[in-house]
Parts: sequence; structure tokens; C-alpha cells
Amino acid sequence: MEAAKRKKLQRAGWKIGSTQDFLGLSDEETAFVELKLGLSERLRIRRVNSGLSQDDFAKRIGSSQSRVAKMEASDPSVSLDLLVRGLLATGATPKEIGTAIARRHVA
Amino acid sequence: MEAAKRKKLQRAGWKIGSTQDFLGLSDEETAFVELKLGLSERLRIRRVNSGLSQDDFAKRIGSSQSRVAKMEASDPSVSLDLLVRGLLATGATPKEIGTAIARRHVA
DNA sequence: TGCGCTCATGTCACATCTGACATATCATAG
DNA sequence: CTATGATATGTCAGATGTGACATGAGCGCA
Repeated sequence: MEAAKRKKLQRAGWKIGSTQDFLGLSDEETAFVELKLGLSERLRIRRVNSGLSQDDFAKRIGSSQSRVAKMEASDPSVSLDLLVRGLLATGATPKEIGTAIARRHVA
Repeated sequence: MEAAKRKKLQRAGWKIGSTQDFLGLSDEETAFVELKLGLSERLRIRRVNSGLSQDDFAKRIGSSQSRVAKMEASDPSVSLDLLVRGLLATGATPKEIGTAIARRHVA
């Protein structure tokens, strides 16, 4: 998948404001990626707020530390399904998930 | 996946109000299934409103009629990813998607 | 310096999802 | 009744996602 670059760039220090810009992504692909970003941010927030390490959290949702890291990094290899399941497992409500999807930068 | 039954029961004429009841689903599994239902309903609405057959729509999003039918039926074999991509392809905004997830029974 | 804890990244066998196809059901028109 | 168009259901080979493992980087602490 082409969009694998995003992560790299992001790591390299680029503030992600609108993602698209550099990479030649279609509008739909962009929307999809941003939507995943909203969820992964939300996931990290919830995990950190509950004082868990990635490893603890992984066990709690029946996964592994490395996959949790990838979830939070919104790695191309993680599906929306996994992100949403992860959020639900933390007790996030569908409403909160909907909000995370609808608009980013929400507290 | 266990939850494959849902569809069958639903077909058999059971009004799905809260899904859970019969099948022994955990709260999280239930929430996940309902969340998918919200999206699949939304998808069918958007397709019908734009006057497309499943077949037309399938071509437009690079899939097949049978898969579209499964998407709208919220078949266990379809992922959230596919539903969301499908919605985005119809021009649905992240906001609309978020709303479809947050609360069902929305017009 | 070395140790323990946390998070990131790459890899891979195994599981799940996907498009395509075949076929079935169900209307509605002729 | 019988075509025709739309939708539903089952199957499967190939594509994609997943947990697990190894390993490295960063950090605070003795």
C-alpha cells in the first residue's frame, strides 16, 4: 500500500495538519487515513489516561505490545476494525467513537 | 465467527431492536455489531437515494454485486473498513459516518 | 556502566476478508 | 407462465490483517 509513507514522514517530524499535501492521495484515501488517525489518537489517549502500558493494554484486549504500538501509530497494517474493537474494549461508547471519526483535534 | 447467526435470525423475521438478547454476545461484540448495522443501513440509504442498483454501485466502487449485498446486510464477512470505504466513495462525509456510528435510527 | 521498563519496527505463519462467479429468490411486466 | 431486472446466498483462490516474536532505541535510576 502506497500510503505506508505517511508514517515515515510523520516520524521525521512533520506536523500532520492535512496529511494529503505531499503524497498523491485521492480525496477518499485521504479521508480514510485521517479517519483512522482520529481513532488511533483517541486510543492512545484512553490508554494513557487509564495508566496502562502498551503491554498491559495488549493483554487486556488479547493482542500484543507491538500491535498496540502499530494501532496507535495508525500503521497501514491495522484495520479500522481493530481500532474500533480496541476502543470498545476500553469502554469507549459508540458516541465517543463517532465523535473521534467526525472531527479530529477533539479533546 | 459465532455472530454469524444474527443474520439468519434477522432474516427469519425478528425485528432487531437490541440484537443482543438471544445470542450470547458480550457487550463489546454487541456494540460492534450494532455499529456495523448503523453503517450498512446508511450505505443502503445512500445507494438507493442515488438511484443505483447494487450492480451499478459495485462497479463504481470496484467491487461486485454480491459483496454490496453483503455490505448492506452487514454480513459477518464484511469489515468495517469496507463499509467505511464504501460510504466515503458515495461522498459521505466523515461527519455523516460519525453520526451513523454514534446513534442508530437516524434519518 | 548496566539494568529494567516502555515504546517502535520488521518479519512471518496463520487467520480473516475480498472480488468474482454461480445460483437462487422475488418481484413485475408482457 | 416466463422473461427480465434486482437482490440474496454460498463458495473459493488470492489479497490483506493479525498475534507473536526478535530486536533496537530512549529513559530514569542505582
